[in-house]
Amino acid sequence: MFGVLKSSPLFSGLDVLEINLVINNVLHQIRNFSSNEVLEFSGETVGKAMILLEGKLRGEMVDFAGNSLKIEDLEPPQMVAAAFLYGPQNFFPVNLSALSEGKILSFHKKDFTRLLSSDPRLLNNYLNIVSGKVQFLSNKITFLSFKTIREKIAYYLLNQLRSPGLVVEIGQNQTALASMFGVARPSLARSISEMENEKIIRWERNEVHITNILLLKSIIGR
Amino acid sequence: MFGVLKSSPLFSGLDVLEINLVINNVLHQIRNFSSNEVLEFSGETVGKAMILLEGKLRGEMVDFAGNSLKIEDLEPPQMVAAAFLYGPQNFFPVNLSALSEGKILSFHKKDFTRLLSSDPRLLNNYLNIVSGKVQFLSNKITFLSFKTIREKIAYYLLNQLRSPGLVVEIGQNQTALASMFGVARPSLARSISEMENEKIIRWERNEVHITNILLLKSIIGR
DNA sequence: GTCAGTGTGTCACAATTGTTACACTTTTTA
DNA sequence: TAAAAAGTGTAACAATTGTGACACACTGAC
Repeated sequence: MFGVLKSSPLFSGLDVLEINLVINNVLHQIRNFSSNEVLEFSGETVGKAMILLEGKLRGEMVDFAGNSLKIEDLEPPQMVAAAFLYGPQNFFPVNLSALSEGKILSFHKKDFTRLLSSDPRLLNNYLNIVSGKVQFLSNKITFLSFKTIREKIAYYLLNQLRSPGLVVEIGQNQTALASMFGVARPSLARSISEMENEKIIRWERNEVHITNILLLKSIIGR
Repeated sequence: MFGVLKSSPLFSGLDVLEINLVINNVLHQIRNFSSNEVLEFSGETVGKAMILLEGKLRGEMVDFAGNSLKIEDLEPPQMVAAAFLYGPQNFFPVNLSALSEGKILSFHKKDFTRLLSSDPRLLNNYLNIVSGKVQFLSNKITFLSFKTIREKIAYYLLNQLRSPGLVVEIGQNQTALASMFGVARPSLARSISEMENEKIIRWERNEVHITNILLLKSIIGR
């Protein structure tokens, strides 16, 4: 039943037996949902810790005019809105709907808190999840704080750079990179080709060779 | 000794007696620091939970060229790097230095985890702290995802708007707003005056009157 | 009341990026 | 292998924002 949880971030380090023991020790619910069902609306209070067991969910951020801004898909065995169960703004940041039928395991907040207290491994795992989100968002904001495309390229390359050598593997195409940078694709291509002309980098298919790392670093320096 | 902790987010809800009891029950250290001392370098592992008891600290984010990007000051009784004790990237995101002399209370990570397990209120408080950071950063990213100044103004005003009436109190001057938006002050002023010409808003000293909320909402809709 | 300091409105021009379009190459598919 | 699709380079032009400068209104100190 809970076999899938063995590979979940929350129950990492526990074997199936322990997971069953732990879960059956606290109140929990299993909710079935069907395809296209809307599970939660943005703004509703998050009162339960929820773990997706089966199926696919989609979170859509909506603006004031009801348009969808950002989309994030969720697959088992991830937690739903893990960082919105506690904190001063504990309500869903997105509309949550089902892309397929599936199942969710949930604990009421009180029971979940008890659960965390009861096993240091679970506590540690959950803290890792939430702290990891802070760290991810923190990196993202650092990235977004660079204004020009050149700066973003420079920061990205220097971050990807591993100690030996001056080559960065690019695992994405320019279209994906551009959307990750939040800029238009041709604008990215233009900046790249400018930096190539200035002999700072050499951009090949899947590799970028850094030919002048000092210049590259100086792009970020202010 | 630990009186200041009564008003700290972590020990909120506990009285001085309980705080003393709880702290003396686990291993802890008190570190004195002097003015201008550098306490931690960006990139070092965060191995201890640290709470500032006295004095003032400054966190400075540094880039690849060694320039300071962002500055954040810390005052008692806040936690230091609260969301960087756990998680996959548990190292300091900033250089931490002292603006004055002072004291820090710290617990080794293991002891701190035990501390959290031992009292549901502490656990709840810490989860509130870290989750609150996710929520704060999440809002910030939503905000940064709006590209034009018009969009930022619209989002800001609609967010500040409280149900009755169409007036938003602006507690800051345009210079502060502009830096919060990450744009140049004259650019902000220009966008404001454009929106005034289009009769969407009327910007007065400390108040903004929304004269056409539908148009304002449609600015965000994409 | 005068004065300095702060906050705001506005302008011309520069810099940067977005948009749209098209050509060309590389990869994938049939 | 041929055709289709995806990825990339590039161009002209539009849109948006930044920069630096200046004028003027408002506020509080003296």
